[in-house]
Amino acid sequence: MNKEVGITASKNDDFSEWYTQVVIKAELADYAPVKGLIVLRPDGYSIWESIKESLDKKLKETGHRNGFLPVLIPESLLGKEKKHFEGFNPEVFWVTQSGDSEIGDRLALRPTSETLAYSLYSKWIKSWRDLPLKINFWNSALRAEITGTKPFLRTSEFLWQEGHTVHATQDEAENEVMEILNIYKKTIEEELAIPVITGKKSEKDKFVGAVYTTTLESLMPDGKALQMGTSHFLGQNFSKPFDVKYLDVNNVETYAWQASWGVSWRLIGGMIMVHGDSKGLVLPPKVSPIQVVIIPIYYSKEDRETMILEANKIKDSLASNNVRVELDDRDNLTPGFKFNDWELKGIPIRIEIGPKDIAKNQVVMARRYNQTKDDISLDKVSETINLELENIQQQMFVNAKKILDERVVRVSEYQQFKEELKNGKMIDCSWCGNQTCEDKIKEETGAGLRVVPFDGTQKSETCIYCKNSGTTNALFAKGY
RNA sequence: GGGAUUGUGGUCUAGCUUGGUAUGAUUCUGCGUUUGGGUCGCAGAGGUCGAGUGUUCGAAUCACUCCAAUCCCA
Repeated sequence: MNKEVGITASKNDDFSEWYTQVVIKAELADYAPVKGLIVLRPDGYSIWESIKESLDKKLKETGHRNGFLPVLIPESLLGKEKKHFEGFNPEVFWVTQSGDSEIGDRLALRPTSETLAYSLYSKWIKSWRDLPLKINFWNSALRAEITGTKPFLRTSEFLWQEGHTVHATQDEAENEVMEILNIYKKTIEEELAIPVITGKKSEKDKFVGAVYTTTLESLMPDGKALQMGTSHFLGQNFSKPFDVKYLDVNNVETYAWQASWGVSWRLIGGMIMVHGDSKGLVLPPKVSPIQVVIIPIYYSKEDRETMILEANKIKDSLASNNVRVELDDRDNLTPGFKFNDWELKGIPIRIEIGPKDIAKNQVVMARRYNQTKDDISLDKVSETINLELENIQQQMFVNAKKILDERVVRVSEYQQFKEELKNGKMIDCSWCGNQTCEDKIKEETGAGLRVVPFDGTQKSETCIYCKNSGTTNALFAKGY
């Protein structure tokens, strides 16, 4: 066996290296010639398309429509909300020239589109009848990442969607924030099979310019938390500087209430880390570009013809049941090579069909996620596979959820906090709500406050750090 | 932001100290062989050594600058 071909890093011992190898060798992405930028290859893009399709459907069902915004934003506009600008400024790419001439008001490559969208919204919204306005944008955003770049997790340009909605009342805007958070949760858990914890970000980590930020946090196998998406309540923080106002039913000019929200291709990074193993990628069936691969096995020309014929029958029957199926009829490769090849790429189900199987009117079905094999009857391939794809999808989530539950531990002593953190745990503890404690903990342990969970048990304990009475539950972990 | 390491056919790699236009494997193409866990043989294709500048008769090799990647720590 040629060891150079597959994944050579151990997921347990060398997680970071393992991750990079999986992304590159499974052909999801490759590096671009510019620092921090990656290129999506068809298998990687296909996963993004699946996420997009599922999310887009849910957004449209809840009354959102898609639009498109340009990539350049003039500095004068980007700087209109001060805090927002200061937050993003350090990582903004600027266009300062067109050809040889200098541009007076330099142009930012959008780090996010609030400012641009809202300056337009102020033109579009006149009356309470124009509300709510719920527009989503599928695009990319650019934020200069100088150090520690990693495919899908930290790149200077990333694919995402950003939704920007405008509402007549605070209640309505806050409902929007939660509705979106739930849509995200459903998508991430049901499509990507990644369990998440929802809640609020602390003041320190909220979106710059927002009133508050809600988040979906997941925990990676190396003990670091990954923010999978955010949904922000903007209050009137943007509607005032951008003049997003309307005449209400009583003919009173009123500032609108706003929400914004987004998920990025970072979801793909999380999926790789949560499900992948020593052989490479493991894909949940719902987002896998190919769900079933058929590998014919034969010893002679005659066998080959028979197997290809039978394999094609299976392929057609699966395809007519909307299964994404491929027949690997490459003649120059042995079955063993193909097994490894498709396992690296994470294809959920492999079907092996050879003379022995035909004789017994069966095929062999191998599952990627738990490395098990079963014989299945040739007469029932289609229904068996359909059930199995469902089952794998669910089981992958159940397994990941179990791991997450085991790795979130409740502690009441700071010493315990530090020990469990070293064990790769996410820490659930009481917190007084003071940023001083949050900062001190970060400084001393490296763990940040990831989320104040919505369903946190309100235990009347004292703050893990200052020992004053704890007002809330918080989850701490190191982060990406 | 700090540190360490690295860049040679598509991929992995030898050569670099002691300058003289590049080693091996794999991949790829063709033919044959083989095929239930990374077959084997023969023939062929493929690089100017990350980019640039300098030193030199001559640079993958020496010097400087830049670009990019990996890992670790804030």
